Amino acid sequence: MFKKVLVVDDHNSVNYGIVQTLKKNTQIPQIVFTQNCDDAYIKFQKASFDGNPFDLVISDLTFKQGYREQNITSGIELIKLLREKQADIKIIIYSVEDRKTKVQSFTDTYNINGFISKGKYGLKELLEAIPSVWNNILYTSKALELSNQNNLFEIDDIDIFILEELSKGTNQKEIAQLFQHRNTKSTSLSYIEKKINKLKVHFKSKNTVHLVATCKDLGII
Amino acid sequence: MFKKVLVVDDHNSVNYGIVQTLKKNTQIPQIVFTQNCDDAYIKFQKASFDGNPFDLVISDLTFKQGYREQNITSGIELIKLLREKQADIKIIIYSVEDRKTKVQSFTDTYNINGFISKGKYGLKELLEAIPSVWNNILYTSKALELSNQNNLFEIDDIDIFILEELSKGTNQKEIAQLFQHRNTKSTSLSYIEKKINKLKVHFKSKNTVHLVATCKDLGII
DNA sequence: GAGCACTTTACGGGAAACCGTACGGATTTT
DNA sequence: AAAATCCGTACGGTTTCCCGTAAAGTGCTC
Repeated sequence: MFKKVLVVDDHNSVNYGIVQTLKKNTQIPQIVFTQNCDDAYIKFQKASFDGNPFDLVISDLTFKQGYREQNITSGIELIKLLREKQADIKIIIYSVEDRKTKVQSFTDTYNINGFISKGKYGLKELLEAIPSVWNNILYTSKALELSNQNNLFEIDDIDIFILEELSKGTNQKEIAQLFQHRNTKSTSLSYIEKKINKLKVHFKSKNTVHLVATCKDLGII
Repeated sequence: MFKKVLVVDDHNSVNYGIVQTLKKNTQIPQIVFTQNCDDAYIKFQKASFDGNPFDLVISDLTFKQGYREQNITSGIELIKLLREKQADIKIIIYSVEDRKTKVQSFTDTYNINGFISKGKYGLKELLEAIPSVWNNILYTSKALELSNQNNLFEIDDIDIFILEELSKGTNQKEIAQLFQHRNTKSTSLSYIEKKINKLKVHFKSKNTVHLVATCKDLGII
């Protein structure tokens, strides 16, 4: 079984959740985690240099820019680098991404060994993924199997902005006004409503409170 | 200045925030953090044993029960132990507690060196507290100075339950019904409304979304 | 430029949240 | 014992949210 795993996710509660799940449910003796790609790469390099390399990496795809400028800003860049340096390392992506085609393209292009969609069953699936990946069997989230092909939903900057404003207590009317002052293309209340509604459908939220709580858990805001 | 600090908080984003703030804004060379009191005590003991003890501890007061049973379940117990073992260690409490009398009693009884109320300016105040504590001057949050004596507000189990239900998307009417099925004393919709309203006043929230987001940030849920 | 698909805006009705007030019962104060 | 306070409940009015429908605007094809 795996001996040394590196967990990379900038959202700490996610990171924590993964590490605790691994500690509790697997025998992997060395679990290292970090919040940014640069540090992940440094830890990876050092481990190789010391003759005790990682044999598994679990990483998110998107990372919010933190206090310091980072050289490696996305999970994809990190994964590319790791593959170059150590071709046989196993890589599991743990991300909110759930568009079948995108995931397909990732796993094909970068030779990913597992792809898990963050969410309610993410940690449960992670535990299923580990032995599968160990046995060289590609693991992909059940959530992906279910999602239909033409689910082209993508969370854009406007969605993030709206979610952040909501979490600050701004109401829909006020958000619309914010957009008007900023000369955004679409500024109507209806538009905001629709955007929020799409997010609620996507995250299977009952209402706005639930939506914002979910997005906080997922590390989107 | 301090050479070695231990940060203890079970909520990871809080933990992360403190560590990053210290790294960025202070010269403290060794920053260690942990999510539970038992581990904190082990780390503390080991550091003493190795002849490289901590000279500052920053800790929360309340810890949620995690996967494993913990021997030390509250910050107060931890602090008592630390004081016994190493009388001169500096201790800063970083908590949501903001009742003047409670804080007074803590600082007096356990010889606390700093008390910071979590919230908007918590990290800013932490940076002010460090040099103050280093110079043996008790630091207490500005927030505490302002809060009136008769602020007897305490977050109880019912508050936590309501907040957790809200974050799961349960609406006020449904929460009232949950209470009715559970034979709780107070089960009316009005009661739920009033509870939520008190929480909103206390956390200075504009609406329920804001309240839940704030409580998630503070690690209450 | 007619037809079509998609996006944005407008509107209206019902549900939930929000907010003030009020009333009865229990407890505390005087 | 009367008065004051606190607590749970009830209720009504306003605002915001929620959701469906429809109209106007935009871009594309033929």
